[in-house]
Amino acid sequence: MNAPAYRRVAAELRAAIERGDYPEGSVLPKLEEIAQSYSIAKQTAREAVAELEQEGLVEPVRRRGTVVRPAPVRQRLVRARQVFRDERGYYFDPAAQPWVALEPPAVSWGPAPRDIAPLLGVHPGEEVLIRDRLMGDPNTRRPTQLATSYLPAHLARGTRLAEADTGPGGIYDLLELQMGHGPLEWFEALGARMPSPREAERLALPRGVPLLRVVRTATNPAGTVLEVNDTRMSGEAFEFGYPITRHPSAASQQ
Amino acid sequence: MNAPAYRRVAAELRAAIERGDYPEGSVLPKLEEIAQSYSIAKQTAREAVAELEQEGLVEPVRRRGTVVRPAPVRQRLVRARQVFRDERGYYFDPAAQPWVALEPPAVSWGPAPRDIAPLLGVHPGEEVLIRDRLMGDPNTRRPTQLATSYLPAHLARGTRLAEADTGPGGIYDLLELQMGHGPLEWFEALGARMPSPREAERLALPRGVPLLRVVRTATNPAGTVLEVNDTRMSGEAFEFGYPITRHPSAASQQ
DNA sequence: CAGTGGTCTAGACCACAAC
DNA sequence: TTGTGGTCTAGACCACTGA
Repeated sequence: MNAPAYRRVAAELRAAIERGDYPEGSVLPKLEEIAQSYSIAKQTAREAVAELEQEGLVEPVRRRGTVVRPAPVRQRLVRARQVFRDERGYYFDPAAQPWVALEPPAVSWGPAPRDIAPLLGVHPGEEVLIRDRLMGDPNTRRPTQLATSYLPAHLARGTRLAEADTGPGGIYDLLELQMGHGPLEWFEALGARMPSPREAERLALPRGVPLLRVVRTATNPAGTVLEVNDTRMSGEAFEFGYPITRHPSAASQQ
Repeated sequence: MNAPAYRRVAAELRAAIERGDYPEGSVLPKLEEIAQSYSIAKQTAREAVAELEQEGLVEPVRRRGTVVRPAPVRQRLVRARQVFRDERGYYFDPAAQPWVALEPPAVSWGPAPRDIAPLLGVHPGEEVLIRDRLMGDPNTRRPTQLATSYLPAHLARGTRLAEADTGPGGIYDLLELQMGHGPLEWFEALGARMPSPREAERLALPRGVPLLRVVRTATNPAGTVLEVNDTRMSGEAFEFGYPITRHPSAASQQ
């Protein structure tokens, strides 16, 4: 039951923050002061602060101190679980989102990631087409989402799917209208995981912020998976919201 | 551009794991060996390993070594976005889940958490009823979900809502059938965040595993929020899946 | 019960950004 | 410019657990 010193100190700091002793935006005592007041080494104080950092509670800023992070305000995304269409092609969010590609799509051939391969129906490490896009706010240029599409090589090799510009309608229109693989069907899975350092860097995520992740598979009518889209975004900036309707079994009991 | 030593070592170890040099379940070289082979201090080697631990890639086990964690296999939950009903009351997952309460519900009065209070329509820190349940597998007794309900004090004080046993149908039937607040309406928001140490301990989460979170609000017909339910589960053990249907605007283009 | 990771220290120097 | 967090070391001892 004897917690290590850095954990006890972390617990005290956490309690102080939650009590309001250190409001959002304020700074904790500096590491040396923490070390002195708890009679521990500076390194140990830093481990305590790192604990809070991992929880997303504080963010150390050089030359300034350990800043208490504001309570996250999450932008609510709507997944109507329907696919819509306009002149630009399919989209999956009924509230048309204003994000744009911050960079031209990075198109490359590479090994299928371990978690994507089984969905795509290929062996892990097998070469696939990778279309990587960084989406963000058109005004602030701040990145919001990392969207990566994976397509089997035998399907995409030598086609316009492997070009940077897939034209209006994107890969789904290519697959459906020009390659005869439609009508497409889609399935989405929503989950969370920690970012890799590269993902954290590209999305400018501080430590202690997980990814929210939507993995969408596009299938032809025979059930063959044609594409897997892996979209990652800050778990602190976004959430998915939806109303609940009543099934007939749950008719009002009034 | 000069990354610190622990990051460079972490990157090399990560690459080695992804290359397959250390398969799932195998152990990395021990800290002293890592330290020697990269000519760094043991503490620095440990920081490198901690980096991988935060990503959920490895889990240090005493006396054994740093074990490479298996790729997560996520149990897919279905949220039909409909509420169903059987003789036991309302439930929100059409695939009736086999989880049971591992402990009697912990019912207490306490301050409304900062992120719950605005949803509940009370001031942060204002006293509310807190009903805390730990759900888990009935056979293995392993915890799977942490479900906490918050109810405004003025609503719950002195009622059966504040008792451990709310009877068949639970609080929703009490609110609807006996207290006349129905018919209830619900809204869910799905998100992710890092666990607190207490949450991590109760769900037996290793570091580097975020929470998947469903926050459900129950509202009366006037729009007053009667209850907020905050359900947290391992982001590594669960995901939410759903098929996509076509909106009329997206009629098949074949 | 021994060997692994876990914790802790004192001290040094680095590097970045706010002042 | 300089003060803050960031990194790193050498060494010591602890504590848990699986061989």
